[in-house]
Amino acid sequence: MYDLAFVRGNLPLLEERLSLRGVDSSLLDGFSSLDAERRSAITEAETLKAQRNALSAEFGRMKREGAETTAIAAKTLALKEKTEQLEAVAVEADQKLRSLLESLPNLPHESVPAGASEQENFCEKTWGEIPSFDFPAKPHWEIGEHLGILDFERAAKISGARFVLQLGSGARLERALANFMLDLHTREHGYVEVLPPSLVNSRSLFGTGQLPKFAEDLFHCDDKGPYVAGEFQENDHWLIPTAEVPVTNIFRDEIIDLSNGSISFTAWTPCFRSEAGSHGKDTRGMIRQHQFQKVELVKFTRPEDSYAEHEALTRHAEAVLERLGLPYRRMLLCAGDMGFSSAKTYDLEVWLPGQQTYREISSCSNFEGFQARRANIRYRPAGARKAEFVHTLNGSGLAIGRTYLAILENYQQADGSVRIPGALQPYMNGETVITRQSLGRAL
RNA sequence: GGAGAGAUGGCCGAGUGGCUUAAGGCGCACGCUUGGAAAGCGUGUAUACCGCAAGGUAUCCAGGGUUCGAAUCCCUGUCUCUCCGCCA
Repeated sequence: MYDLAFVRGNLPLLEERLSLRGVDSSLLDGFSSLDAERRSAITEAETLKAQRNALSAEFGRMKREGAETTAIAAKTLALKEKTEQLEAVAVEADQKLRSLLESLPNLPHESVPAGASEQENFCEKTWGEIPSFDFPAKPHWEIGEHLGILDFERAAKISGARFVLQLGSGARLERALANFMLDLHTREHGYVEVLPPSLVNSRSLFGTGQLPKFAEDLFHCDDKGPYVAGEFQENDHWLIPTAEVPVTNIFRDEIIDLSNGSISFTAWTPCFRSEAGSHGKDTRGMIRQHQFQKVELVKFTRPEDSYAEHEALTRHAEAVLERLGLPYRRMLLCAGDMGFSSAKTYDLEVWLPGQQTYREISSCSNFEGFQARRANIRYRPAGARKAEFVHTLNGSGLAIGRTYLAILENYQQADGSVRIPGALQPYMNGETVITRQSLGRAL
């Protein structure tokens, strides 16, 4: 969300930059008249209120002196009525203005290329060697089912489409990945581990920008009744689509201390996505699930530090891929392909031999003050009286499900077994290869 | 789920209808004092919005209501605490 005064002073700039993102600039057409309407109603209403307040004080004085007060009481009542009408006008204009501002996506940073779709993303670098196999590389679902570590059919029976059941060494591999990533980020990259709630209220989802526009992508619990569009409660429940939501909202409505630099959190959580609108996309395997796990990186920074921190955070995510020996490339997203709240985003894409393509495994974004304004997260700049909005950043470090399938595909062997990357072996009780699971009578 | 108590500024805490944006204390900042420090003394210390400005408006958990006037009275909700019940 933008600052009202900023929009007022920079309308042409906004229209131009938002058009880079494919935002219809007519959205801003109503701004000026709404703004003027709101301001004049407020000014008038407040003038009347000041008069009423003065009359009330006068009333008190007269009452104490025993004077006649019916005339003055009638006067204030008349003023009250007028004031209430004006206030209603002000509130309506204010709400319209606010929902207009809330619906605008963030401005792309100068370094972000123009473009409408992922076709125009820019590849900044590639890392690692694409493995070649002397046998036909299989997709992960075939590998996993053959090994007996992935069971999509039973997951469908239990829960429906887009769920998976992981078993034996396959379940342990998921846990090993989480521990490996958390240890790397906390021990070597300076992040503080947090374990946040997996259910959040709608105020939190507003703060990070998922609500009100993207409600259909989320799972909503109706224990407090249905979601009313645009109403942000502190007592309703949604399943988190990413740890970004609870972790960024840790400091909602707070003034935090950044005098010693940024605050960095890492969190391992389940993530839940309805995947509405992606019917028929990635239906096989565990690329696109309703539930997956992710280790997330979140930073709160001073504005002047955020772009350096964005590079650092992206490197922290890349380090995971490099330690695991997974080939990847870094894409700088063009304006049209970025998320709603982001000013600049790098996607990391991992090579999947089974599908002969790169797929997104991490998304690292700088939101500048966009989320901080929605969530009201501020800090006091050194020597300044007034608190300013912080910059927030986050990135996957990494999506565990996708890392998992990348390992299956990149480390597969001719006999169907899968080698375990060295960095992961200490987390796998010394296992070095996953072979066809003997799960005894379990299945 | 049942019963009760509570929510006031960065923190503690007073305040049951006008003289309360809110006493007092702590903390913090600045100044005086001092060889220097502590103590002491003095001054200052919320946010948002409207206004060219002077200034004004709003905010004592949130939302409604009563009243000429609400931190204060009434209703609803949220959260916290205590006890009971249930429970991983």
